[in-house]
Amino acid sequence: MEYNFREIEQKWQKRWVENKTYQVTEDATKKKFYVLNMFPYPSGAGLHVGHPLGYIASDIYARYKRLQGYNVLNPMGYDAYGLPAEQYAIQTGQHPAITTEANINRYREQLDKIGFSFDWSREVRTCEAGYYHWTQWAFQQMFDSFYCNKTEKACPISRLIAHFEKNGTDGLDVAQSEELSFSAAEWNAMSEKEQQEVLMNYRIAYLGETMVNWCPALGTVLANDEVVDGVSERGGYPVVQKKMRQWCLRVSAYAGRLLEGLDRIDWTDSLKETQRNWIGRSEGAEIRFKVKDSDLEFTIFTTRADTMFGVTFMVLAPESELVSALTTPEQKAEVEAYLDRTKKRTERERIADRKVSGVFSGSYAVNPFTGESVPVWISDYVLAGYGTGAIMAVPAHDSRDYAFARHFDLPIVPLVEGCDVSEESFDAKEGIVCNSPKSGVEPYCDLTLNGLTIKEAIAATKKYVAEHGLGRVKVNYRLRDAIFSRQRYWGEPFPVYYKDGMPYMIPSECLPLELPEVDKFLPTETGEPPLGNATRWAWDTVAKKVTENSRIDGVTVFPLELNTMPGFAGSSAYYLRYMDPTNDKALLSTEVAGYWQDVDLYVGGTEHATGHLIYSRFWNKFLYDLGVSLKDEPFKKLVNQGMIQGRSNFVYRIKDTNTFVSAGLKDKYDTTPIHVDVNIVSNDVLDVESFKAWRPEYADAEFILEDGKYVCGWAVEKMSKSMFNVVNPDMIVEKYGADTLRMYEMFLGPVEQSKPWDTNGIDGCHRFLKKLWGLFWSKQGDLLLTNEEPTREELKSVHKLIKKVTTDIENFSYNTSVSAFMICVGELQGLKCGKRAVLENLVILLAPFAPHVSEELWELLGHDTSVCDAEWPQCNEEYLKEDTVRYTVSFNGKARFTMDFAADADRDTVSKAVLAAEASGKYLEGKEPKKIIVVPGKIVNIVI
RNA sequence: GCUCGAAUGGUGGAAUGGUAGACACGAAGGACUUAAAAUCCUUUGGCCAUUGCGGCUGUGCGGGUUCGAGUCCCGCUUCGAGUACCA
Repeated sequence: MEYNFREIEQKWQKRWVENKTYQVTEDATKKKFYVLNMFPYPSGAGLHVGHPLGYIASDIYARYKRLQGYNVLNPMGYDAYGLPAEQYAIQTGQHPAITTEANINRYREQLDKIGFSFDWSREVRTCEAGYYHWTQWAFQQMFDSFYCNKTEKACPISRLIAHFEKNGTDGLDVAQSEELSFSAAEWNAMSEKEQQEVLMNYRIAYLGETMVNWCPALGTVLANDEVVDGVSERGGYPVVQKKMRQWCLRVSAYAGRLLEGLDRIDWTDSLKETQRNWIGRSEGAEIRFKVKDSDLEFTIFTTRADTMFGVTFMVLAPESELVSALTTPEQKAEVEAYLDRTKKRTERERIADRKVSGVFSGSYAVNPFTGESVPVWISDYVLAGYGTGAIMAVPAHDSRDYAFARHFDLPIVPLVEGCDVSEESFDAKEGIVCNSPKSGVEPYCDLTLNGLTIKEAIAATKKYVAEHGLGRVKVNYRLRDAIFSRQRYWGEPFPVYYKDGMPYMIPSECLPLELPEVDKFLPTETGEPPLGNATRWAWDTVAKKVTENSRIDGVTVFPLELNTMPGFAGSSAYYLRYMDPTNDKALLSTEVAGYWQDVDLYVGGTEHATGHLIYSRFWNKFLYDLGVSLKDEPFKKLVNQGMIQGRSNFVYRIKDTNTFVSAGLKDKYDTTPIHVDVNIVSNDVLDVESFKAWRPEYADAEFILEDGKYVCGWAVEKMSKSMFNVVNPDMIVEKYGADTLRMYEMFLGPVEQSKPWDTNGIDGCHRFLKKLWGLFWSKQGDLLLTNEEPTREELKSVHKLIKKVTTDIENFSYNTSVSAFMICVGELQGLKCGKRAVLENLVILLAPFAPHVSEELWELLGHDTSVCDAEWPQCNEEYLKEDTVRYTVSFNGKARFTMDFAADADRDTVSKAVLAAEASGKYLEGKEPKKIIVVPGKIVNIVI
């Protein structure tokens, strides 16, 4: 009986659909388990063999948990908004919705062939109105909320208004863009517009005038995580800094909670570390400096308060508002010329050419600790967006200040005993403080740091600053607010209209606000985003619906927002929507949220560490504050699957000829390596005829062979079309079957590790499945199954497997599980074991890995239910007992060496053997043992 | 620069501090076959021995702890990932 995987896989895939095998409902009698994959963006290229890796790994876990009796939620959907579909639309006029739909269908077809246990009845697509309804809703909630630092949660904006009406800004401790100060009377006297403007300063979703990463080629702004090395992540176009009015999310308000939450989740240390760096908490102090001969003062942030005595100049960021205030008339021309120069530079140029540059403002600041006046400079090495946009420069102990001081010949005052600052600064936070204050100089304040360690000095200075009203202790975060506007068509429209220049939310009962049709997907001629091309894009506040732009009157009909939301908007809460995907009353119902709670296992790539995984944690925390999400952290455990790289093959053409030389002989000639399609190469041997047919120019190619074969070279590269190394999962399924593909993807190596795809090894997994199939059949094609009692050897083999596979799945060590299956089947083959009691266990264990063949075998074993409803077998240690027992011999409880004894050896035998061993004198160093204790539990302890 | 991770045969990779290289691929030899495919058997880290047992060496480099180190500690080298004027 042959292993006909095509027939088997089709049969079971059909049956799973018919029987709705993988549909789940909220079943209160069962414990829940939520497995989640990062949902894909359906690109036009379709899936390659690397994409399903994580899906297979999570599918195995989902199926395993189900066999253990859990009610498993394992959904799938599509992150359907995105730039490629829009770019394609611009080029071809094809509506992105059509492209996206076609790509989704292709993805689905490919995914279905691999045999996942997804509950497709819960599919979500971020571009569907029923879905983005709740993206828009969440945005409106953020608009109507502020963040209270005291209670550490989001609160309704109405509470803030009530506070202003009663107390003004008095006693306010909230997250804000800038610190405002007004009385209740002042607030109450403001016009509606003025009040709205003030509230913008506090809203969690707010319209802010911010420096943004503007990408002219894409015609849109980008978030920090979408800019890599000063160019756009997608397309690699240059990015410049530009001030624009944009929607922002006050992610920074949650910085502390985002940081602290990391300690409570089971993610890899490296990923948590990446997020910690991105959040970038730093403890320091804000210290006020007065401007000499002026009433002005300004605040700087420093983590090195101990270096106050070594400040020799101050530096302002060019974008800082202080620049114009502190520039003296004499310096004005020079400063303006400098600002002009820096503005023109793109982010990329600033990174590429890190030359020291700057200009003197003409003003001096007074050091509150020494009374000295130090010059105030302006330089682009200070960033406007971090801290206060101004620093105190301590060239002796900061390398950037050092470079600046050297370049402009400013003084350098060392503050650590014995440090040498003649060549470079001493940045380390260690050593003993000196020169604070300088000896022989009349002290200006009563603080002395000399003799303290740096750490002590930092603490002492902070205390002093706080007590003397010179500033305050402050924690700063590197994490910035997320810019939430994109000048694109293919994204969620904002449910916002503009009245008198201020944004207002359309009533939540009118959601979703659907994306309008446009005839062009490019920005308008006046430079407005693509939605500016829509003719029906105005809001009628009376009829409460979208209407023609021509009806805008500014009284009851208003223009709608032209920006759309960024990619991360739709992907930030999709895991919640899977719980209750068709609910049109709420994002999800409280009952459903109460059942599924949070994601138990999340599988996806590390590339989302500082994007999606920060944003969705933020988004979830906000929804948690609202009581919608019931868990503060959305993803309990996260596993990062590695990337599958391509394994490219090369042929070597002798220069200026059409002759190709085999890899082993190429060094004898002057050759050019050329990528060759990996699909016409097998075990690095080129199929010469297919190669000739591949490209017209190779039709009459000639070959220099070795041993009658043309051997190709190879290299590991990114899997991409241009390298001709893309392997399509459909082809593998066609040739070997989905079960072989699944087994092999897992066998390739640890899930977390990146590794190259190499189709060469797949035969091993395919052979294994054939062998397994062969266990059930005689040579004549008869079913071999018997109900005989299994032997001890057979039981041992399968119980070893139970133990191994169970622990391996728990540890995501699937590659060693596959090995264990191979060993077990090999052993059973040797034993010619066709016993039901043994094979049933084997089939259940295999079901998560190779579900189709397991179903078929389960049926052969005489079951009329799905193997998915079976019960995960328990390992019985009794069967695993070895013939020998290893004893650990220890002296005074300290383990020393091990000895093997027959399993039935008695204590006397063991004691004698141990004594004999020590008699060699090696271990006891001459001392006599007082007694030897042989205890069950395999420890022999010798007390001296 | 900082942070994190990795380094084991021709290849992918196994090894709670206890026989390094499981399992698989590839390779070599053999069986079956007119032949091929498929299947099965043997060998396969290196060096030496192979008329026998076997012997030596070996997990990037240098030290250390330990009866015992691929594994733990210290110092390097190389590679990968993240981040980068974050005061």
